[in-house]
Amino acid sequence: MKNILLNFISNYISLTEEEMNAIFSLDIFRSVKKGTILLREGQKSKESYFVLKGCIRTYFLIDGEEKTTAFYTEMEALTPPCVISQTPSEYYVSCLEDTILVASNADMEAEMNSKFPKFEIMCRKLSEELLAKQRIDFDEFKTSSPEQRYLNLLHKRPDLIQRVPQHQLASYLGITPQSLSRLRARIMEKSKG
Amino acid sequence: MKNILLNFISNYISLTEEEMNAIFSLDIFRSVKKGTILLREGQKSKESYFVLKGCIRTYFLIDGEEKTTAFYTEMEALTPPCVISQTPSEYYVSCLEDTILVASNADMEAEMNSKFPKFEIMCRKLSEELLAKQRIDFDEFKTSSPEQRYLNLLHKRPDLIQRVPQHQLASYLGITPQSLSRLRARIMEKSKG
DNA sequence: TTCGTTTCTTAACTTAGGTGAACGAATTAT
DNA sequence: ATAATTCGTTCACCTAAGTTAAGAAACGAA
Repeated sequence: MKNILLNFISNYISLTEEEMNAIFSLDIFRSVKKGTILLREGQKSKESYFVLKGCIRTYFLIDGEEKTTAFYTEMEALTPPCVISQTPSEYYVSCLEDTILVASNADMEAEMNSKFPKFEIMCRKLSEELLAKQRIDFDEFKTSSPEQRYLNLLHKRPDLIQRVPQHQLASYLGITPQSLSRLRARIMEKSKG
Repeated sequence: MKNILLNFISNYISLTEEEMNAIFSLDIFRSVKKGTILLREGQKSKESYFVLKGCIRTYFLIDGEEKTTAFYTEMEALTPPCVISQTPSEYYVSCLEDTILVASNADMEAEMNSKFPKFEIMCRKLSEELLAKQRIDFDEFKTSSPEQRYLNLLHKRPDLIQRVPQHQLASYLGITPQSLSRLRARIMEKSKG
């Protein structure tokens, strides 16, 4: 697990022995069981997550309905907006599978950043990259129909379609479970001819 | 104009005289006429923009149709994804109005960041903040209908509805101009009773 | 000013997504 | 193992968005 993290970090900066040790002395690895809720609506939090193995999901609870907006799998990072704005969370974060993750605290990050300026650089690069990626996802979402979105997902993240329940995928695609079911049947029909 | 920029920066870091001078010696202010295209599909670029006055817009050209995905107005910053990925741009950036902006080059930024570590901090904070904001916008988009999106926009950015042509607003809302027109009529009808 | 283009609206029709309900299949809890 | 829930699919019906087309209004360029 440590290697996965180091490997990820090496995409942004190169670490000395001392820096590696500083990271591992922080006790940031955590194992969480499927179904664990990491963050609830209304809670305040300073934690960011990086998924080493497994899958976590974010969702809103609107009129008793879960509206899933994102999934984070291996090598993906999530800093909930409430951590940045320092206001109570608008949504839930929960584990879809048994998950191993890195949980880092904002205060701890600040300390690391001031001690090792390299970390600041990594954080900047990472958030710039995530911002650009998310922009692309958003643009694709806006410019395509539910069916196109599903086909796009099938192409880009086939694993998600396997590991995530349909009704959660549906709201991730901005539609109802019934529509997703229908849409899938429609696609099947087409591909048969 | 210089004051607007300094005021914005002061939200993230505090500057010394020397640092201010360093910024202004870079010759980053630019005036652009309405209709000017700052970036074309297929072009490579290293420029980020910060709008001081006016409005710029990003759009894709798909089957001869412009699909507008974002607007940037006073005090908003745009770093096109292609600047991060260093690949040819997938979209266009153009000026909706006569606009005054700060154009900064990635190489120049890197130099400033290494000379003044404070800048690195500002860049990190800014992109973390933008990432969180964009996440919220994306989530709202996913969990609401076109009509709700329009009402939400009316509430959050009433200025946009005044200054942006309807057909561009429509694709920004993920619908056709006809649907937006109809939807507006529907809302009017309701509010009259 | 005038001509041409772009923009906005309206309408009729088509299509796809939302809703409510029902039912078996799969999962989970006891 | 069994009961209870959750999940996925299907259906019928409703509503809203897409499409095509046409005309009016606003805007820009010559």
